[in-house]
Amino acid sequence: MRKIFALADCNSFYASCERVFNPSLEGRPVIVLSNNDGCVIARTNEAKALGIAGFEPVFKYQQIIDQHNVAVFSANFALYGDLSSRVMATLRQFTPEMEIYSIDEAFLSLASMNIDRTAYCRKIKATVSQWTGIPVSIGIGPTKTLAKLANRLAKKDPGLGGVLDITDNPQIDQLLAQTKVEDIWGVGRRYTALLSRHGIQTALQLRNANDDWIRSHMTVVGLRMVEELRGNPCIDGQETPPPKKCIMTSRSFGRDVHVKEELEQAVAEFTTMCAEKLRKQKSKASLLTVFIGSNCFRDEPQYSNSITLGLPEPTDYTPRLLELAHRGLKNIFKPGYSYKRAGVLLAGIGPRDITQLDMLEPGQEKSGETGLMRAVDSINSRMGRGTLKYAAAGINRPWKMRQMMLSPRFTTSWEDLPVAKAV
DNA sequence: TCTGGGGTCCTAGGACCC
DNA sequence: TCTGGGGTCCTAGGACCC
Repeated sequence: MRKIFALADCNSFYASCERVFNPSLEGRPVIVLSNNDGCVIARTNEAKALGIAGFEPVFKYQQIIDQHNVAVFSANFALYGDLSSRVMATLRQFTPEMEIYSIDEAFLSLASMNIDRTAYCRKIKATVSQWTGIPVSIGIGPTKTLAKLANRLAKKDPGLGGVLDITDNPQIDQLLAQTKVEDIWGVGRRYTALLSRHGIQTALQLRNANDDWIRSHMTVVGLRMVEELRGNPCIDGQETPPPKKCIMTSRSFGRDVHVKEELEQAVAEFTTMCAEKLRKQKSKASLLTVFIGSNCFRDEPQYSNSITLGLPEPTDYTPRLLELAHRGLKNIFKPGYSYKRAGVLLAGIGPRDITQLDMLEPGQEKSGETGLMRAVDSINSRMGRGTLKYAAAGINRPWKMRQMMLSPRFTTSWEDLPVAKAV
C-alpha cells in the first residue's frame, strides 16, 4: 500500500514551552539559550523578525535584546521534555502508527485512513493547541522528505493555517523549484556547497540529478534522499526506537578550568550520568572514552585529547566506570591549559541480560552491584536527580554551567508548581 | 621480471539531524 | 566577559584470517 506521512513539528518549540506558563510572553519576542547561556537555540517568529539568527552567540544580539524587550531564557530541558511527552501523547490519539523523531517532531502514518487529510490535520493541530498550549505545523507527503518539505512551506505561509498536503499536488514541480537545496532534509553545509558548485541550487534540480553522480558524491544516503524527493519512500523508521549504540555526556564549563581535581570531578559526574542513561535502557558498555579540550575561543596554546579504554567484560556498574574514566583522564591531562569542556562516551553497548563473561575471571557473582545500582537509581528518580551522589563528582562544582535565566520547572517539580490564586 | 585473493571486523573521520 | 549537546549512518583503510 502507498505510504502517506504527516510530519507534526512544534513551532519554535522551546520558546513556545516558555509561553505556556507565562502568557505575558504572547506576542513578545522570546529566545532560548543553549547550555551555559551561550548560543540562541530557539526563537519565536517575533525574534526572527528582529534578525536574531539561530546558533549564534547571544552576546552578538545584546543591543537588539535590550532595545526590543526580548525575553531571554536559559534552556529548561526538564520543562521541555515533559511538555514534549504531552504533545506526543496527544498526537498518538490520531493515528495507529507514529514515530517520534525528535523532542518536537513526530511522523504520523495516514496511509490506512480514508479521510480528508488536510481537514484531519487541522483538527490535530487544534487539539494539540487546546490540550498542551503548544502550536504545531503539519506537512503531508508520500515520503518523509516530502512531508518535511511540506511542513516547512506550511510554517512559512500563514495563509495555509499551519497545514499543507503535497501528496498528488499538481504544483509539486513549482514548489520544488522554489525550495533551495539547503532547506532539504539531509542537505547540510557541505553538500550545499558541493551541489552549488555543480549548478544544483533547487530541490527540483536535485530531484532531476543524475543517480551515478549523486551516488559517487553523496553516497547512498544522498541517493535515498533524491529518491524520496521523487516520491519513492526509502527512509523508514521504528515506532519503538532501538537502544542507543553510544551514550555521551559532555559539557562546556561555566568558566575555564585549570586544576586537575576540578576536571576529575567533572569527568566523574559525566560518567555517573552516562551510567544512569545506560541502565535506563537496560544495557551494559565495554568501552569508555574520556575527552577534554581547552578553550578554543581564547588566543592561547590549545590542547585537546581523548582516550578510549576497554573493559574485559561489559558493565553498568558506576564505580567501575568511574575508575576507568579516572584512569583515562590521568593519561591525557596536561597541566597549563585553560580547559573549557570535557566529556565521557560509552560504547561497545549491548543488552544487559546477555553478558559475555570474562574467560579469565569467571563466575564472579555481581548481584550486590546490581542491587546497589537499582537502589541508587530509584532513590534519585523519586527524590530528584543528584540526591545520592558519588564523592568523586565533588560538591562545589565550580565548573558548573551557567543558567542565569532559568524558568521554573512548572510541571516536574513540586516546589515549582504554578499556583492559581483567586482574586 | 616481479607482487595472491577474498573475506570479515574494527576504527576513524566525515557527513547529517534536531 | 560571553560561542551547545547528543545522536545516527556511511565509507575507507588497516588488521587479520584462511
